Amino acid sequence: MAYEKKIPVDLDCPLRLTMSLIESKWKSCILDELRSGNAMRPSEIHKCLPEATPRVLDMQLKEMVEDGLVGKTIFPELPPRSEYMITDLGKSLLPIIDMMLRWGEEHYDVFEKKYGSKTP
Amino acid sequence: MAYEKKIPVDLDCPLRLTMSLIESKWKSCILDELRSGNAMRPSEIHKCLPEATPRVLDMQLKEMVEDGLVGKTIFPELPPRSEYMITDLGKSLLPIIDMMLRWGEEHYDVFEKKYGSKTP
DNA sequence: CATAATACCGAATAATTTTACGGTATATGA
DNA sequence: TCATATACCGTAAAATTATTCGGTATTATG
Repeated sequence: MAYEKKIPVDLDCPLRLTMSLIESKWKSCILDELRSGNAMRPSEIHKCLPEATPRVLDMQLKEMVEDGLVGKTIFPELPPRSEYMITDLGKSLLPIIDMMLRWGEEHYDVFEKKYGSKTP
Repeated sequence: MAYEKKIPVDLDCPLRLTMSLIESKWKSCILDELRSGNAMRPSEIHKCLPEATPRVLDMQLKEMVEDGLVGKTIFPELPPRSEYMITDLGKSLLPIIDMMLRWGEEHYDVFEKKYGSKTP
């Protein structure tokens, strides 16, 4: 089986545990997209995060399902249909996501001045 | 110059911006160690985070200084001495670090059951 | 019959991050 | 003289993550 993380999460330290669940490139954004509680199909999620390839969304959603942050429903239809929905455990991370979102908004200009070049 | 990040921070989305400042392996832990506001020498930080190599702490501290999360003082002494201290900008991230720490403590057992094998 | 539609998976490659190991500098003290 | 201490840097290798591209399945539609 290809593509398995060696260490699924980091149990050594509570801070690293939380970080390890959300630190890969798109997981925090996926949680943010699913925050409403409505189920979303993979193609919808991709429309909301067009910079992420479908492949990477697929892989990260799979891990989030495994970690219990997101639930998945597969409909036995053709063409195939599936839906992802945030779980209660995933919802419990939303206050953290919210804070990071607000922090980023509040301090955006500092980093735009330092590193930015007007959305290159 | 070796070891420079291609994109220092992610300015495309406020959530990714915040994440990009703290997501690498030890940055959140470093902020947590510096939270008291006391200056710490690199060797002290390493004692607190013994699993991180001095090299990686050095590299991540350098980025955090560049990002303005941490300040650095170099004393012109031999053998060399330097100190790192959290800045106001870095302090403003501490509520987020706190929340992640608490979340990790509260949900540790779920993941310990799922992935753990009694601290291997 | 050929084609689109959808979710997903595999494998190769690229990009990035982390590690391991060694080396610099120089005052101090044995 | 020679080892010690300290912060830091360079390089090569390993490990991890992300990308790219192609392929599977099956029904409905043209």
